Amino acid sequence: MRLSPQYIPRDLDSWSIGGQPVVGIEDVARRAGVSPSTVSRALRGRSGVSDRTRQRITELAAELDYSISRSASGLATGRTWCIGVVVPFIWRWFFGQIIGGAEQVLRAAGYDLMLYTAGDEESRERFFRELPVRGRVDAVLVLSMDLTEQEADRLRGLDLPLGLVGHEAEGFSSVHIDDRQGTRLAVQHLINLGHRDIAMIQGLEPKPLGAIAPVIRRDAFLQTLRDNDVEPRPEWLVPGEFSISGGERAMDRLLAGAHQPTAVFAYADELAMGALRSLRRHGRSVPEHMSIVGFDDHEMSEYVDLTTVAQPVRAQGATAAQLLIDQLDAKSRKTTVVPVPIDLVVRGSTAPPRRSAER
Amino acid sequence: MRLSPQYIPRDLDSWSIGGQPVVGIEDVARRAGVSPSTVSRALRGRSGVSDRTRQRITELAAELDYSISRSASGLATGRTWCIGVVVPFIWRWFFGQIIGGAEQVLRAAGYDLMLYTAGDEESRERFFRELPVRGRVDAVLVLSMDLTEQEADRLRGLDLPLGLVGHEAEGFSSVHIDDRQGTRLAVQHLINLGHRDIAMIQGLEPKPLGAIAPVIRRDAFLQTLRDNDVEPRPEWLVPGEFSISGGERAMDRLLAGAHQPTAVFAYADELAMGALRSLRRHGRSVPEHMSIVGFDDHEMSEYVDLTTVAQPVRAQGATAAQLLIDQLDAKSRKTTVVPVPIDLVVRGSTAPPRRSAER
DNA sequence: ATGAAAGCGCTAACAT
DNA sequence: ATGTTAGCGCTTTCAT
Repeated sequence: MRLSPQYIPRDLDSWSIGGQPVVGIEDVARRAGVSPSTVSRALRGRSGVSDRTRQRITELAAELDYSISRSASGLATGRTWCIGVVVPFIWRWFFGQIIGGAEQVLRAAGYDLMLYTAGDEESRERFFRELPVRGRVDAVLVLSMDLTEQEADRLRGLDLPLGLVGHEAEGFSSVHIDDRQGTRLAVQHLINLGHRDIAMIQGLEPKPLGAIAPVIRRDAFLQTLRDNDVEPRPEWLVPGEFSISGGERAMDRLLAGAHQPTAVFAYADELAMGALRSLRRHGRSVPEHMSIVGFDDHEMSEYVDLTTVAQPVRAQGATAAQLLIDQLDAKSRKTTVVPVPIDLVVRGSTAPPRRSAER
Repeated sequence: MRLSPQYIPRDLDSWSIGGQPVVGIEDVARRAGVSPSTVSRALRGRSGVSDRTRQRITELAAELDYSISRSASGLATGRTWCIGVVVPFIWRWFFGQIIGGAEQVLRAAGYDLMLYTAGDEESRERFFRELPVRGRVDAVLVLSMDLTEQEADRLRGLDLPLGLVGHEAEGFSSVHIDDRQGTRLAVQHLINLGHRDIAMIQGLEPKPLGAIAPVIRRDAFLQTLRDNDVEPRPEWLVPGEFSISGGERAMDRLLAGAHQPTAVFAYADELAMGALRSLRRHGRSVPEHMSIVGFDDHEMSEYVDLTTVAQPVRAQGATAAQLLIDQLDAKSRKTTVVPVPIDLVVRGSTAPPRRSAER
């Protein structure tokens, strides 16, 4: 028999960490003069409880400040009401937005959000090896992680509903833009302006490559150039670590080269902003000396007057979360794929080259 | 007796959501020829298991892809190895950084992170009413929420270690800057440049006010003006919703007034950036027509050449997380307060007013 | 060093 | 409509 709260001696200096809830379902039941099952039924909105009883129990629970033990409930039902959300970084605008969109939808559906970041090689490898989500969540939502097939497989092994933003994968409900088309939009825009010497600041490519955004955009970049009879220069493909300063370093490198491009396509707006910073530091003006196109339409992009490929961000997080919830509700293995529209937003960072490039 | 995995019929169309793990501790025990207790001891690093046995069990567990059920373990021990992290928004740079800092430390200590956002009035009220963290987490970390006394009290009622970034509160281990000093630094800088007509774009102030950042900075702003014999104008205190466009609207409002300030102190860099955007749209140049000072030293602030009060952000999240972990380890109720240094970074957005203000 | 047994708090199938 | 009972999977005394 459990003691009632006032008889539990509290150590004033130390926590009873690991202790059980002070008031349990049995306490509520006893006070209400019913059995624990009735309390459970009443509180979970199950049928088979008279309105009067339910009412009384609800009030009593509130009065005693009772809340169910998630561990016990989870153990008994197998449901955790938690969704694992995996992102590479959380401190980038793009991911903050996308998590925010997902969070809102999950919360509204009664789920809590367990956040996992797996950005660098090490934490990523560790996440997929240990799968800390195991036994903790009812479903997993992967946000713009550019999963390798191997990683996707580990997740499939969880036998849980899976969601993905950024590309498609067998067994995942997903939401994604057409990266190829987005890239074409950007690069063709530069070519139409008269540029032929075009560089790209790339996104990071995970080890075992798949048909994922950084690869697709790079390929589409090269393909678009070739489609326009422009032979790409390998040294004009520079890798950019996903941050403003990463973009800055990438542009520094381009500017240090013997030949310089007249335009640059950046994998993401934050990289483009870094590029702008580098250009300014080097005294090159945009778009006079160099045109820049980004990707995402970051909230600062309008301010810095950056031409970019716009995609909805929050909405993608929200939609992906919703797909997952739908699957959970329907207990269905059937996945859904939602395509997302994109849009070239032309601003002041792109213009025709000063004179046509000599080669 | 549980069936072994291969005998569990899998429905190919629907999830067995709510099912229990496919391989449990008992399976491992049976295969290892020991009892569940020994497996438990072996896997949790408890003493009383021979090295050979422990070794064998560890390998077997890996082979069977066994992972403990967190619900069951949590129920038995009362420990969830989860920390609840509460932030107002996650899509703002500042919060992304601070969560990132906390996440890294928590993860390293073996904790998972449960993310709760409570930005707008409604979700905030709901969070503190329902306290969804109850029974889910071992501790709660509140990041820059500017808690009211009432809210802090709800949290204290959880009887769990509590952490706080941004201000101090009884019962919380905290990490915070000196907002008063930061504000003085910024405003005095403007005054020293010769400004006397200074406006402030404020932060949001929660309903039942406490000694929290938005209030402290506003008061310090007014006090600094008065200390310099400048009488503040009420209409030059404009509220800013915490976003770039919030800052933009605030500046729009200032520019629409009959009298206009020669300098503006913004509660945060993102508000300042919005102000810059508004100024540019109105054809006013910075710092010629108007000086701007922000707060935080956002990663874009250098690029937009914004004078600002710099504070470490990631580090504050990390430190707060560490304080919490220390408390958890020591099972101690003793809280710690860590002051954080700040620094005025003077850039190009501030200069003397064009001519001294006439009054 | 290891095993047996008794829970942890809640839920659900089966009574009544 | 409500109560009884038997677990959920793990941990932890207490034996041995």
